[in-house]
Amino acid sequence: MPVVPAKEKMTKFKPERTTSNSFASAIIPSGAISRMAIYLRELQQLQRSGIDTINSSQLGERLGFTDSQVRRDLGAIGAVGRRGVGYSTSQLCQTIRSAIGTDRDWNIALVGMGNLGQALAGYRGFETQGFRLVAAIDLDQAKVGKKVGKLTIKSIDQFDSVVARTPIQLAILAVPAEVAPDVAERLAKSGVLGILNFAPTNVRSPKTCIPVIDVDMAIELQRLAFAVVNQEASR
Amino acid sequence: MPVVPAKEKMTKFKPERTTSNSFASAIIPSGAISRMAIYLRELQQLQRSGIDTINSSQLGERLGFTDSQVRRDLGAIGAVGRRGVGYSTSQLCQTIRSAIGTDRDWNIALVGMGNLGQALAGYRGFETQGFRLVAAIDLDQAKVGKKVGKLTIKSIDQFDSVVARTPIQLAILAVPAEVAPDVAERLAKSGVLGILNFAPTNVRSPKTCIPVIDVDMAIELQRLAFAVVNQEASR
DNA sequence: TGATGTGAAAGCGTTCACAGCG
DNA sequence: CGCTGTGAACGCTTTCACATCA
Repeated sequence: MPVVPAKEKMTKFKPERTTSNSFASAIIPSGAISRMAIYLRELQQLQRSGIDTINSSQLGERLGFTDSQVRRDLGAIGAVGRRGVGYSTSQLCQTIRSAIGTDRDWNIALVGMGNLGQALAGYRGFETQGFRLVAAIDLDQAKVGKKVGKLTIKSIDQFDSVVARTPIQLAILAVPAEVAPDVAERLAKSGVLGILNFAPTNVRSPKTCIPVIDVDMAIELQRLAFAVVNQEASR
Repeated sequence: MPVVPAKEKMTKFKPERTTSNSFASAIIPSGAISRMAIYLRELQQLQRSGIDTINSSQLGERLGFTDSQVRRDLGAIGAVGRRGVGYSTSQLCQTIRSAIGTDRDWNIALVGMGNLGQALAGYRGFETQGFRLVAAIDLDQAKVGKKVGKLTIKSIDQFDSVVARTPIQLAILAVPAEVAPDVAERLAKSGVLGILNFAPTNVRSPKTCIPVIDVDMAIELQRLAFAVVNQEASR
């Protein structure tokens, strides 16, 4: 039997984007989100260099993506370019920010002030993307009260009162793996909406049903080792 | 760009691979590699708890994967389970390690001893996966000669002589974004086979054609922000 | 009996190729 | 003319469903 293309216009949801602040409940490929952040990083560099227009192949070439993929990604968030010209870098930055939700500020608590926590506290590059470190927490009473940058380390027991004063949407979890799931649950209970988890363990559970993004250095090294053994290109 | 169909294969796989245990060469889905590392982490925890057998649904449930996916992944690296029973945790650890290449040791140079570099130097969890920090490098002459743990910080100019003494396969790049591409190129020239890049910039170039895995905290936070706004579950 | 292992189907994301438009 | 925007093809990944076997 021949396949008859009973072609029907299968309309996918279009992002419905008029200006930079409209509501876009589009289905954005999850892999595209990471790329959005990469585009944004590159566009900001371009802006600093005074370049205010770029086309899909140039942008793709700089990052190792195809022009086609760049256009798809940008199209998915409703970015519009000028045919024959390209995209406006500043406009594109705006559109991407509003698509991934970083056109507003996010308050962050840093939980766990060991080596990694302290390094993260000193990390520039959060603020420039609209992330503000507003609290530093540790489980160890010995560390409570000490200063890290402008922040005074608080106990986890003080967390609720901290949240009462300053709303905190996100938490960076940098505590030992043994206690990470418990702490994560506690944070979720206190109203934290998402966790960036540096502990090398799974902190998801029915009790902690908020989004979690994991960053595990050992896992990344393992991916690298595999890529090396297999002579893979990456990204 | 799409005019000339000079079809070139972009960033894709190199299928042919032989595990050191069996003779079965398998094509491992790239996404599966990250999961392998996650399986491994969980299996090691299970082993420590004295559990020596696990089936695909139990393992999947702990990590948020379907049983079906677990079996496919494990099948791809030639792991064998016992029908009606499950997989041997210790055997599975072995098989995964040999599949991703961490059944042998990897020597690592840590390049950039700022906040993050120093935190990484103190990070436990590399060694347990067969990664050995054997050199600490910084660009700042003021830091050269200082000790970080058991390592003495060396200048980047001494890198070649360090490699001559101790072969170094991987580098962790934790230098400022401005200098990262140059340093990456230099490392590749010195024979480093792969780079774990913490600098928030693209270090890939025709001159640096070794595998690179990027870890950008700001990007991960942006992914998290997106997940929160879209009420997504993660992983 | 209870799990594995795996064809086949379904689902997604990427790339192709070109119409459309400034 | 050059580049965007996008159906359609393609190919990879996941899920389904069940034969298979200790």
